Amino acid sequence: MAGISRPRGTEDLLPEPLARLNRVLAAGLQVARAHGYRQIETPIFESTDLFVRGVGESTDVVTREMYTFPDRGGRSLTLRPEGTAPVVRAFWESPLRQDPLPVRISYSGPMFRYDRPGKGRYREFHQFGVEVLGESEPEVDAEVIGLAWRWLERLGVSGTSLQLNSLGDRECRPAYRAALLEFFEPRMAALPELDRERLRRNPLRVLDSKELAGSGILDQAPRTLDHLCSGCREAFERVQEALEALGIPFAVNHRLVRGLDYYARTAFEVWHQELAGAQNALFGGGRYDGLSELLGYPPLPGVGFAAGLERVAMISAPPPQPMGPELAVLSAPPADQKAVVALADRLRAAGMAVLLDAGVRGLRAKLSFAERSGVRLALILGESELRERTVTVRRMSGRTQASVPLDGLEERLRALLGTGGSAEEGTS
RNA sequence: GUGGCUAUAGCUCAGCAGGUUAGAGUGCCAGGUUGUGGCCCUGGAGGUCGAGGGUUCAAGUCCCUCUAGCCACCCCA
Repeated sequence: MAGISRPRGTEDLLPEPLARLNRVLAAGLQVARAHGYRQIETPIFESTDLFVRGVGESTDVVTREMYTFPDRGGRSLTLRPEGTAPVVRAFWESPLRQDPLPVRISYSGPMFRYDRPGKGRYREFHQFGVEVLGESEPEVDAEVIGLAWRWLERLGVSGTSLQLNSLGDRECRPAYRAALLEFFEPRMAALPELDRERLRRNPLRVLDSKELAGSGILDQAPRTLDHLCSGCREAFERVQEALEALGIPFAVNHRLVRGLDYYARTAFEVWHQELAGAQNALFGGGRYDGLSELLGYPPLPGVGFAAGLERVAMISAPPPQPMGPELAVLSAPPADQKAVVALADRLRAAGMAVLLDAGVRGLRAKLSFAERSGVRLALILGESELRERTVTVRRMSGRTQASVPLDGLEERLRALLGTGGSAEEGTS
């Protein structure tokens, strides 16, 4: 087809997929609220520097995945690739900084990464995440993980596993890094090009190398967990104890390394067995105690996670039923169209979801349309009804109908529809 | 960014070894009931065969480039 097509890696969210996404998001917001988190939203674009400094210059995200552009004032802006750095920035730039710590925040919205698209991977995708700012006690790490887990439970998702690791902090990480380099130094020649590159730029990343996965070499490599300082070791134990208290199963995975630079201590991911190998991460998160300073703000510890809504939606059950209008108002030509329009408006004002089918099209076609739209009741308004100040209310399922006076119509309809017109699900 | 597979109607796909006006199912519209729906019947609209170039008397079909999707890497959500 000719015409302009959508940019690579983007999607039009049509009613069905959007309903799924909204349902997943609504559940997340609900669980977050139950944990005392308040929702915020940050801009979709930010100063490029926020991500370069926050996410880390050597990361894939910054080196090749950012949508960066100059605006008309010559500033370098970037469509946000992730949400944590913006939340920390927003905290410091707002009255939130005066709130009693810790501050608990949830956020959601589109993120952008110039990556090669595939199933479960888009250039524009949607995340839901939470952050706890100003608290270094390890129990909040478990709280954040627990929140994520309860969210999945609420969605009825199964087949997931929680991978947990500790990356050490600025006290013990340098020593570990050195040990890792020392271990690989004599083996450099045997390493694939890619892994040599990793060791140069970001040594920890070599741990989740797929090239080396089967070689056994990683099994001999020093482990982060053996090099933790006492503070990190104690914290990691407390995280695990708290998870046990929550009854959440986890697997300690000493090869789990997060891709962004700002993580310290707790790192975790939730994987799903049915998603494709590299795209099996439903969420990722961890502690980022040094991030605030990287951004040029005072020290502020933090933990959080972010989840990909598309991926979670992919493995969660579809919504019970698509929500359409509950009744249709049909004109039977040659009825007075004004009366039909007014009736639909009157019923909408009474809180009902009303589909209007006016015009000269035949009643047969209109009923067919009403049928396929899934409405439960069709209100037929024609010349005879107008003359008698009534409306014909037809129940679609039973093909039965009755004449109802226009006066007090709302009451009768509510009774027929049963309790409560269904409300809309939350939108993003 | 690398490699492989794919691209025909809104959707799912046929299209035989290159040969005249490109097909099916489904969906859409209308009629079969000038006021009554899901089935059925009849008719209709809808395609620059992803885009551009090339080979050939002739290209949906062969070749090249580009674009997009999927899969495997890389990596993440």
